[in-house]
Amino acid sequence: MSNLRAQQKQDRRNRIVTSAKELFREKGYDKTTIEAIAVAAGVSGVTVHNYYGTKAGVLLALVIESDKQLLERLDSTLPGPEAELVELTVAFAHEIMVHAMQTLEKDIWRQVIAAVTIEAGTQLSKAYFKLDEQLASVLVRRIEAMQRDGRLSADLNPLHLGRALFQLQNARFIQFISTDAARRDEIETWLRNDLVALFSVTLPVPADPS
Amino acid sequence: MSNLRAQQKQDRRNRIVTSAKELFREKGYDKTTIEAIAVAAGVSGVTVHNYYGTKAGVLLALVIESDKQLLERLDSTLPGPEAELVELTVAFAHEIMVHAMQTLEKDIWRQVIAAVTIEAGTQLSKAYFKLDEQLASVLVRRIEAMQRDGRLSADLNPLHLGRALFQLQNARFIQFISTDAARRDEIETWLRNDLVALFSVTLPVPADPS
DNA sequence: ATAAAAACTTTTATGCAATAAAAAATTTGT
DNA sequence: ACAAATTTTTTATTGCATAAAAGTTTTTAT
Repeated sequence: MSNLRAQQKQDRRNRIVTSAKELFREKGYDKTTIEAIAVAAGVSGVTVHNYYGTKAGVLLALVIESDKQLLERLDSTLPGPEAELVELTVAFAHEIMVHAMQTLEKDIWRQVIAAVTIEAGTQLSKAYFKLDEQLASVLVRRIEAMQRDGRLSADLNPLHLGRALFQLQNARFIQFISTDAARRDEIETWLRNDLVALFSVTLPVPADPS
Repeated sequence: MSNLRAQQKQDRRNRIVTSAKELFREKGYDKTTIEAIAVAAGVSGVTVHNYYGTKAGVLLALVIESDKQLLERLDSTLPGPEAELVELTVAFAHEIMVHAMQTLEKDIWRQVIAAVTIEAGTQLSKAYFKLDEQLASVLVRRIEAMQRDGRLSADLNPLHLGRALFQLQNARFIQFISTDAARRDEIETWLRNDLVALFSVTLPVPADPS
């Protein structure tokens, strides 16, 4: 068999990420040393570095796994086609926050955000942003459906709107995890306020020179 | 004179931040050691830690200084009262990006973003977010003026709208600094797309049961 | 003006992340 | 089964961060 090596490598990766997740949840991010992760996974500390670059890299790998699962079931947990756009977006934000809190504590999510901005350009960071893009496209598809049903103007660009809504949702998500005291329902209210205010603005009709 | 001590302390703070700024711009963030900052400022490395907690803390202090200056002149560099909301917001984003690039390189701005999210709750981090709030209120005041002129619906909440626009602008700013290749005008186009799409949505009229 | 007290800084020491290079072990292909 | 290739481990170094002890300077009270 020609790929014993690749298989062992994958095994080690799995053990590292699994051990890391347990330790992070058990002792927190700062108090778990790479050495401890390595021992729990049965490899050397340097190997952890060779595989994931940094401690935050291990964390990112683990978050990406978890976010893939969210992506698979997100669309089906969102409200049906009768829902209005504000409620849809708030529900979207709700699901993401609930999922995030089921996975890790705010404390650790802050490390995730820091890691993806500092390590911008890394493979893992790119994978994270690609997942964001896929999450955004869940909104885009809903918007397209609403246009087909005549519940949204056919003039607007669904890609642009979906991305804008995702950006806004994401900004509020970051505020959510940035403050231990911030509660989910508060953040949802803020987001609702954002959306209502934005949707109340109407574009000026450009002067028609004909 | 009862506060020689306080004065010396302030002197040391100034020397530390000044030296740090020079070194960061000269050699980059990673390659300037706290020890080097300390030597340049004529104090010990531990003193730098005692004053600012972390290397990122020194960076944050320096960014806050610079952002205060931006805040002072931002309103006057924005387009006049005839400008439309999309253009106003894009101009706002434009000024912030130009100012940011005049102050530090993207590389270092990424460290700033990481620092404010990880060190959420710190004094310096709070000061940073307070400045964000003040920047947002530049938009809020413009919106209020537009309402008075009848150029925006009197129904909408200017605080909510201003904050929403700021959040969106900030999200795009972070994308700007997160990718070395991202150009200002590209980001401005994205933001414009966001705004046009969002402003194209109309709120459904709630069913009136009277 | 001087000595004790208070406030700060520096010195010293330790743990851990990150990185690099050499050494050791294991798989692969013949 | 053996030589070559690949990969991990060992070993060593740098720098951030933190804590405690030691040393210095300013302040306060007499």
